[in-house]
Amino acid sequence: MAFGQDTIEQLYRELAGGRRLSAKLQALLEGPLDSRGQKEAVDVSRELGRVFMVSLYMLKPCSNSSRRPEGVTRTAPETRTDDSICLHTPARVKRVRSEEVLVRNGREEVVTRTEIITPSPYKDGYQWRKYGQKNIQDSNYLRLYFKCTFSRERSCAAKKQVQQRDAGEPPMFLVTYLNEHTCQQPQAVPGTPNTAGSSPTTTSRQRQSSSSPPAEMLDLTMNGAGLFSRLLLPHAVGGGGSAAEEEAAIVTCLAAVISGGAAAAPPPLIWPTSAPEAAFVASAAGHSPSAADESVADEAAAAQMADMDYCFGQYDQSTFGAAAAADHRVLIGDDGDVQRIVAARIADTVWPRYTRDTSAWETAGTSSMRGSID
DNA sequence: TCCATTTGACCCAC
DNA sequence: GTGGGTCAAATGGA
Repeated sequence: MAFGQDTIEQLYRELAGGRRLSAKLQALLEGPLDSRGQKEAVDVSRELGRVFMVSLYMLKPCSNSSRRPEGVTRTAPETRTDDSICLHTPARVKRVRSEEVLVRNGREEVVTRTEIITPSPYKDGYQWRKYGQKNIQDSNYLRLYFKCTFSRERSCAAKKQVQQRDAGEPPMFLVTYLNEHTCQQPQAVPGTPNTAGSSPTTTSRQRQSSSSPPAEMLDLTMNGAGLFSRLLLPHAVGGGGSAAEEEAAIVTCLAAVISGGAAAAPPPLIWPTSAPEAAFVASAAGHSPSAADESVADEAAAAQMADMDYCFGQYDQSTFGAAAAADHRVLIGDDGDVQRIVAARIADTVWPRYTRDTSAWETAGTSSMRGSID
């Protein structure tokens, strides 16, 4: 599997955001839940679902019969792999950077203009203040206008416009950045220009406590190779991880987010076959891990997956194929157990390559598959 | 009380 | 005149 740098970086952002949402949801649910808290929990859950949807779409298996979810446009050349997993990059259909001379009040102004199309228009590492919105002709959606939060106090001219393009799943937004930040905000996440922004709902308290960059503002400008090994596998071989390590890290992160556990880094090339994550993926794939594993992970994983049902609702059997379901003994009910198929494909195509202890996979239908990979 | 968001009005280029 | 962009008073949440 060959991951493009942009794809890896976006996947990391999505999953890191998902991890935070998971923690937030857990904190909400652990406390007394009034109506407001309930609403917030629902909102967080929805956003979490979107994170999964985007992440899984990026990891979606390729097949001739596969089709992208309704409304998700072809975004970038797909990288086909030996394992028939394609990397989709829904975050940036295009990225156009240009300089324009605008005449305003009789004066010519040179502005840099960068356009990207993304399902996550608000998370770009900078802080913005919304100052207007407008109905735009020939568009069904409002255009939102943002200024840098520090536009006045630091004379920062950076602006941002966000306009939804379609109602797909996930919906895609055209984000236009105007002018460069001159306010010395923490570095944005990669792939976004120097004008990118955080959620428009950033509060003053958040700003006051933002002297150190949040997690998503880690310096990700290193090249793709080794990115995950440095972020998620700090103990892995230094000097740039292998593609295998990156895959392992991605699966770890994804599984940890799904299972709600910490994104613990596995020892290089030796998968923790008794870890809750492994148990969860194996069980979700229809395999039969040890009883101990199941007892740890199944209930919580099933509950979380149930919560995420709507997220995968637009995937149907034809997306992942009846063959996959049969191969992995996954039952596809009328209500769509597609999430199990997603997990199965991840588990079957990537996960087994990192386990030398095959005991957890000694179930019907997996040994032959493992043999085909080895 | 402070601050971000909302929203109608205004400005200006085309 | 029209449409896109911006301003600023009103509003509401913390």
